Amino acid sequence: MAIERYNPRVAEPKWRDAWDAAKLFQTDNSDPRPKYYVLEMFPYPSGRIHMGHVRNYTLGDVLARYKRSTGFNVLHPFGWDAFGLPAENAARDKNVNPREWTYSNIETMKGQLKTLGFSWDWTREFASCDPSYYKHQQKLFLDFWQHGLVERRAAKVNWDPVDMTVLANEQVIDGKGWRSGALVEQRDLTQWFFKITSMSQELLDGLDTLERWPDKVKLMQSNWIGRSDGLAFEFGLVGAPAGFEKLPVFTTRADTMYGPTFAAISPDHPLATELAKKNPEVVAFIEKCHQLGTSLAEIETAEKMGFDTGIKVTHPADPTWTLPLFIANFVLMDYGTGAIIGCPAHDQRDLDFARKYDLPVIDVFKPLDSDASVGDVAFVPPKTETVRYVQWGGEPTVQTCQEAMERSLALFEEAGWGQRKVQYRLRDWLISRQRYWGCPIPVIHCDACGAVPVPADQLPVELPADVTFDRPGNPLDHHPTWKHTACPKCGRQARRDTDTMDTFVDSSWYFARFTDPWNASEPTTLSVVDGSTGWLPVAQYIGGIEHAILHLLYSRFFVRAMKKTGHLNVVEEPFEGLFTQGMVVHETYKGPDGWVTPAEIKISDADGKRTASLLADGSPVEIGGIEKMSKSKKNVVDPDDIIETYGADTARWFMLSDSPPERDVIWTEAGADAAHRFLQRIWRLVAEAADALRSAEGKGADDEAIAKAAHRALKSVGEDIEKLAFNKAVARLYELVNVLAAPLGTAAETGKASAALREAVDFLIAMVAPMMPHLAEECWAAIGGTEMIAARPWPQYDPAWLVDNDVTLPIQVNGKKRGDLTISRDADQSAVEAATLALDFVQKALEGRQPKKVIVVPQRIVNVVG
RNA sequence: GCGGGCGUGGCGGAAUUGGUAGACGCAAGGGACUUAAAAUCCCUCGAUCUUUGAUCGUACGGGUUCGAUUCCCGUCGCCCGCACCA
Repeated sequence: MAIERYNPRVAEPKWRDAWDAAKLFQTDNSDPRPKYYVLEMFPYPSGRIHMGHVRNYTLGDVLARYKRSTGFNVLHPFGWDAFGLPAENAARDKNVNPREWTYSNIETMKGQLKTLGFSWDWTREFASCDPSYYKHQQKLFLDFWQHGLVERRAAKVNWDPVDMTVLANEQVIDGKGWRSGALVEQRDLTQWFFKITSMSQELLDGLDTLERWPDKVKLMQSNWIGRSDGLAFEFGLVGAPAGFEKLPVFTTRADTMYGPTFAAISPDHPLATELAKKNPEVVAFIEKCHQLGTSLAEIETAEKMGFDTGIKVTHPADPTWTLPLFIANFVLMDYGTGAIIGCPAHDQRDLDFARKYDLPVIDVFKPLDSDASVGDVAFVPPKTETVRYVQWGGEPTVQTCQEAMERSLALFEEAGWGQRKVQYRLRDWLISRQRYWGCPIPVIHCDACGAVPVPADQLPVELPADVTFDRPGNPLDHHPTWKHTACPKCGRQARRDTDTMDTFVDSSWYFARFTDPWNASEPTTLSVVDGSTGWLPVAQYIGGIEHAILHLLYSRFFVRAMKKTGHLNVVEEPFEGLFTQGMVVHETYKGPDGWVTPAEIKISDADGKRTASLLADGSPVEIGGIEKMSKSKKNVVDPDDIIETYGADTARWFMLSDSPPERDVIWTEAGADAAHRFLQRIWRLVAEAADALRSAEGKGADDEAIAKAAHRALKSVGEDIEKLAFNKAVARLYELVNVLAAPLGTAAETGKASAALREAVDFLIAMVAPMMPHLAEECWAAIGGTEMIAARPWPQYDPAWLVDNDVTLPIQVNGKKRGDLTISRDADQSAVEAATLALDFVQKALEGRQPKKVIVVPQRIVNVVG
């Protein structure tokens, strides 16, 4: 009997329609079963999906389908991170409306994604640019403001001269804008901030509760928050301008307080600014500092520069001890107090500075085994190292730096010279953007009343539709009428805030909105958002490592802020489990005229030598490195092409095979072929034996080998999926199919299938279902299934099949494997030992010696030492 | 510079966390079926040697252990994050 090849183009749409018609993936908030919220990071609607999306959503979909089959009420929603600069760039370059451009992209991408068979609840879909979404975001902003979590203040901000907007510190990479790559300038502007620093410690402490987050991400966040413990004290000032009596300083090395030889302030320090008013030399020096770039290379090569102010500072422990005060280029204004205590012997920067300006160097402590003084390399041992303190308010003392710091802190606190202080690297989150395509900041500026919140009943403050992009700057500001309005307080003419929010705000709470996107009056519905009847935290969040800091930290802040403002009940952390998947990478190809796409070439492989040539004219192509898919390198494959050629299931299967999901996966044509071959193989084996399988009993022990293989595969595949170890689950499925291939062939020939075989095929289809859902439905229907496999429960394995009556133990002699011993599982230690020693290869390996010792690890191994 | 991670066949990767190294897949080679091809099926596939077997082998060098890819110390190489953070 000839069986037709499986045709995904026919089968896949058929099953998707069936799922839709049955509303299988629509989630009911009131369903009493245990809840499981699986979420993939929502995408920016850039125009078309790429293979990275396919991988991300496949991982999430396998989990969602699996969890659904194991009895959970699964929430698996989808939406769009739809505000952002590309829409404005498209508007400017192609003369389209950003809104239309965005929604049209969404339509296109939605169409593409639908063909992949992801089990999303589309009824909950929204885009962050929907007024029905950002209305609530504006409400959150106002509530945060009311609760002291928002602040408007003048600040030195990062200005991107190309994108014509300010950037958050996190969006400045090596001194350049993260999108434009333009050199960022410093400007003084009045801007809106979320006071994320008010939660530094909570955000740090919360990391310890995130057991299912990668350590790497937690570490990155911890470093980013950057807590340091130290001493806060004040220098007295001698000869400083009026109003500057004291100079507050922070140091993490309280133990070096007896070794400073200078003090320094930042060029941006208020005292420096004050001095500049009277002294043109100071002005010149500060200007020189500002001219120095902030790029990586520039910082590394930057000379230490100082300007001696002539002012003296007095040491807190001894007012007669004075030090010179410098303005120094390496002191940052936005960390600590913008002033430092310079202890050259134990800080390389201070030492470089001291050597340049001929300042004294005082050794505070020395190594135990040397009396040498510091030369050009500062002595900075680990804090746990024991050293000899020679410059130490008293007798020389041998102790660790840690101990010395503790003693010093205690001394300074007791004497009233300073206090312990905790300092964080984290800065407040600047959210104002001078852009059009973002959520408007719902504030009205009135000359009489100041910044006034837009009343709740006037939300949303909607973006105007009629905007132009023919000149640089903010279209909202240019708009002829939009910003003019009445002050809600006094009714006089006032102006709307023309800034929009950083788009990271949009993605900081969308996961909460998905729990009830229909609530028109409130951002969240408290009965379903979290707590015993609600969804949050997200049980498994899946996305790229590139969001390790920004998006995830902001979301963690938002959850805390939403709880404070009554928009959440109990939840502390948004994402209970986090999984960061790797990229999809591909070989690159370089032809005579530059990079060429994989579709344009042909690869031949003879005896392991791979060569490539252009399809068009056969000219040779150089096979380059494996890199992240990018348009510039042309090493992209289009998901549409893959689906057209192989179908969605093959693409999904490939994404799960071979590479562990947290690592990069290399997309290859051969791999895609192999995935497709396996899909066809399953179909052929099942379809050819379908008649036999249909008439077989559903459960049975009539073929031990098959039953064992099936139950074992079922157990390990379930466990692997729970661990998101999809590559291992895939390997187990290959193994199972290898076992079933021959019996299925026989069944097809004889028309008879054992009950065990039928059960094994049931298991196989159930296990394949989360990964290749369309194929699973087709197979299930072929062997007589009536309800859809997507609606059926995950089968139960029988533990009885997991144990063998006999075990085969590897036998080692002196640590080297010499053979195997098959023995009853219940055999006790002495029986195993006796049987081992009786083996001829053991005797031979012992060469007549008496065994000194026999180590029997039950069910594992035997090692004879002789 | 600081912090973190990784290193296993030609390739992607397994190895029950101290117990048979190389599962599974790819690539390659050989064979069967076929007029032929495709598809499918079967076999081989870490290295070396004196090849019914043995020795070596998880970046390199040591160590702990009956036993180490796994733990410890050192070296080399690669990757990631942060970076004048006091």
